[in-house]
Amino acid sequence: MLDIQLLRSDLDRVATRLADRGFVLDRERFLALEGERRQLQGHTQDLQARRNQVSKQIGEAMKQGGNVDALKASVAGFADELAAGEKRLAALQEAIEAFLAGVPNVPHDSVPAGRSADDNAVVRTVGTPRSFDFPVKDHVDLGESLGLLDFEAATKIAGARFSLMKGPLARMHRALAQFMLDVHTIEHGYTEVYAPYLVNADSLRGTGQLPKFEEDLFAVPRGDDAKLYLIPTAEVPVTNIVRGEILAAEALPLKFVCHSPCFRSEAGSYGRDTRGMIRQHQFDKVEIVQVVPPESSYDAHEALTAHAEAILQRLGLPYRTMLLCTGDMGFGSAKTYDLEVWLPGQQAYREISSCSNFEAFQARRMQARWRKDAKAKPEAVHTLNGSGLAVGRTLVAVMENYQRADGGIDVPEALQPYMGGLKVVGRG
RNA sequence: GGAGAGAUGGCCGAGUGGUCGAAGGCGCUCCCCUGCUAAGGGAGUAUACGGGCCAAAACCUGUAUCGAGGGUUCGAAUCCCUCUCUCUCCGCCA
Repeated sequence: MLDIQLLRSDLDRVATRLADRGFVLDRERFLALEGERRQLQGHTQDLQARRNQVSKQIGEAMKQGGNVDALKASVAGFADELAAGEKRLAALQEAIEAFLAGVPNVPHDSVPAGRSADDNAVVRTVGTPRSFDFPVKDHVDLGESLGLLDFEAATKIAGARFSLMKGPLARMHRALAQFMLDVHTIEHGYTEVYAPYLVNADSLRGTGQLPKFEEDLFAVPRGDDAKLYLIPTAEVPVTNIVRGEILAAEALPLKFVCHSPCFRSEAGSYGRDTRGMIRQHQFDKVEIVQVVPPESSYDAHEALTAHAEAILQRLGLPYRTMLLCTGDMGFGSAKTYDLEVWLPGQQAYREISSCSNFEAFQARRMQARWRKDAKAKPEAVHTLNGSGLAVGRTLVAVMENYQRADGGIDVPEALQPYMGGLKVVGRG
């Protein structure tokens, strides 16, 4: 959610910058809502003040034992008008809230304008794609011919867009998550978190998935307002740790890492990536989250991105870092780097991590604040998160990049200690 | 699942219809005194939004907020209803 003060003071500039990301800000509607709210609020508060004053007089008069009928009658004179005003004002404020909730974040000045992924900028390319002296397979052929990946079973059990791994491949999946957690906790200073996989609507509103993207979520029906949602990313439960909190300066920065399954209905992408485990309804991800003072959020963003890149480097996977253009960023992000890993099976770089600085966009929704010192007024913190990394896609990348002529898969050195010293994944 | 008790400011905790945004204590900030492994005195100490003043800050002022929502009333922290959460005991359970 944007700061409403920003819209009041700088509406045209905000509208221009939002237009860069393909969002049309309805300025007339905002001004109309705000204008009416302003007028109505003044009037309603005047009436409330009058009522409060008369009520006080009634209290005093009753203490003296006087007659208060005339005073009561004077309130009755505008009681209806007051009630109507309060009702209309509440409706207006709700409308303004809803309007704000539907406005995406303003891109940072360093973000290039653009319409689609084609306009993203390559920041750096790390590692060189390996050249193979045999025909490369993609991860589906590799996994199925090894008997370790079984999409038919997954489809029978759950449906399309699920996968089932077995034996050393399932173990490598687990090893990857353990490896990532260890690197982030031991070397990068993150605190490991275990969090709920089902969350309430307030948490999803806090991080920005609701109200606009409900169709992408899986929901568990319960009583009307008690509905829970399967998390689309650990970003949701972890970032919401600070929802409604006022943090002391000494408490910042907060750095959390959380391994969790993620559940996405991917409602808007039916035809895409239907082969393999690139785009699934359920996948594991190790998520890193930071909560920092506003002045240091862009430094933190660079550091967090480097932390995610470190995993790819340690695994020896070629990748490139992309700065997303205005048109390709997520709803709440002010700046996003995507990490794209090289997949020999597709002869393409594919997204494996997305590292975003939300500035105060999530924090305002969540009422997550901090005080610079004991006397300072609370202000919104900045929140950031990134995948460090998507475990399923990392597995795909390892399989394809480390495949052998005999159809087996070499285990990257960094992973071997997590697999009991196993060096090659062969037939299970 | 059954029975009971609760939810008040950064924390503890009073308050059962009127002058209560809320006693008292702790903590914190500033000042004074004192002078030294310390203590004493005083003042201040919620958030959001509006207006005074669309250049800010400070200040003044109004409104709202005592778990959430609704109701009764001239007036609700206080009464009524619904919900959520917490705690205790019993049961069940990985």
